Amino acid sequence: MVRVRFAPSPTGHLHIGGARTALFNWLFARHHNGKFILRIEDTDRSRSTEEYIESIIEAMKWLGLDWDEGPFRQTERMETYKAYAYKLLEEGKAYRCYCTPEELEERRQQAMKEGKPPRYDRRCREIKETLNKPFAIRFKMPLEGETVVDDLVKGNVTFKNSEIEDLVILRSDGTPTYNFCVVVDDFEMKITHVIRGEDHLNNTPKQIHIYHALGMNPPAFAHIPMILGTDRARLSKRHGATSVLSYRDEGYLSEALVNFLARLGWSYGDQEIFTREELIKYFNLEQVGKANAVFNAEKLLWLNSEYIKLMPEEKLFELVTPFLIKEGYLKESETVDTGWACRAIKSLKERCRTLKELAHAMRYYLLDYVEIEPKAKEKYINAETIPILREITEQLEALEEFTQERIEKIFMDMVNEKGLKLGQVAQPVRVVMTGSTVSPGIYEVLEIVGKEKTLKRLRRVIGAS
RNA sequence: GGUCCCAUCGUCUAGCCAGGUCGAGGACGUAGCCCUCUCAAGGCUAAAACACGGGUUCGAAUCCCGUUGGGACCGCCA
Repeated sequence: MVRVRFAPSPTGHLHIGGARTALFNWLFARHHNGKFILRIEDTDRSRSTEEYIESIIEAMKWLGLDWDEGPFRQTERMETYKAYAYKLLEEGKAYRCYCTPEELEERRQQAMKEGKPPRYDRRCREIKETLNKPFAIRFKMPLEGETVVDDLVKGNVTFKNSEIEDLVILRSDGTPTYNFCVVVDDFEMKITHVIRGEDHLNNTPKQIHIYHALGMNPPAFAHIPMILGTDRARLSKRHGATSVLSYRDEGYLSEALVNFLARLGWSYGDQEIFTREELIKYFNLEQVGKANAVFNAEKLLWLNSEYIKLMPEEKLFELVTPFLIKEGYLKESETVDTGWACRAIKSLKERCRTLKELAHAMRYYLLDYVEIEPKAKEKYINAETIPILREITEQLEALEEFTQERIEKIFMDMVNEKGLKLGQVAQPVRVVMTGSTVSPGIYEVLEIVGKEKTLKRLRRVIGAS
């Protein structure tokens, strides 16, 4: 039985990199009919917050990454780690270190200055007696030999044991450190595959030794490449929006984000668009690449637009409503006819890349009047076009059946009678109706806006001139 | 600085493990054309890459070595 976990630390919102790690784990679990466990690594009490835990959970839910066990919290398991740490101490596999953090920091700076590796010098390792001073517990790494990490993505990676430092496993305040907790937790939670970012690859030999010292078998490891920003540095806040929830708030669909994230570092031939079922069916570690990937925001936007095109109008209406309210195009108490809203959305969906864009475009269907862009106004609403607009207004006023077909006939008749080009009529009307020179087909727009609002807007323009 | 990882179009990538079918395929983006009431969508076309140098081999994007370049880690953070 495959058991994997996603173990974020609640020191920030769930970001793009973390989300992809979570997704790969989730996909791997679902593909193998295994279990996906959520574990909150909150041993850093000073930086972890409840707010971030909630935010991470919200993001996971939004992405549809459901977990089978947890969320477990390391802070609830402090006594367990402590017991294991003291077990190692008693067995002579770890030792008390009386160096203070200040001293260590000083030595580290000194070493850096001298160009030496800034590693702990193991000075407390040989102290036999127990001193009456505050201490941290350090793990005794083997001094010689090699450790091989058999990584499912990277292959065999070999480390010299002499390069691995005696890491602190229990702080002087009695709290355990990350590298120790993961080992204990992954063992106790019976994790079979640890799939995590490549930034943890260098930690792996340390963890392997801890497993062995504790008499445990290490799980399989898979280190997936990093996600980089456009400047090729690891993706961070500097690169703009990196939190998953900010993509939700910007009008991205979770399906699109999931699809995008899946293709960052993993591929299935030439296929770009996958349903969630396909992702589960095809996902494997063999097809995960080794090279880091740059986050390509343009491609995400394209994928999002593809998903918007594929999504039924009813569903889009449901998703776009909060944006409509937020933008003030719709009052919270206001109800709109769903059939009508769907027609409106259908006319716009292939022109919008995000829900936010869709909401914005819908303003000219919902509002009574729209603001007209100055440039468009100057070009299309002037002495030349006013007579045309007046004429079309009269024609439309007389129209009983306010449908696309009838509206089109009015436009065409007028164009034919006056020897005009369609654009000479359509563009001014478009500008009056939508405030811009860009919109869906003008007959469709008029029908959806409806006779009443159409005439209102036209009259205001021709009257004002 | 040390250790570790990585290297195909600007970007995501297929191909690499089992060398020949690769004069390197797809996608995003870019440019042009078609369609057209505008903008999209759609269709067609184009420019665009095997980092470099050595081997091995009849033959290398694919295997080996080196160089260069990029990334990560080196905490009583996770």
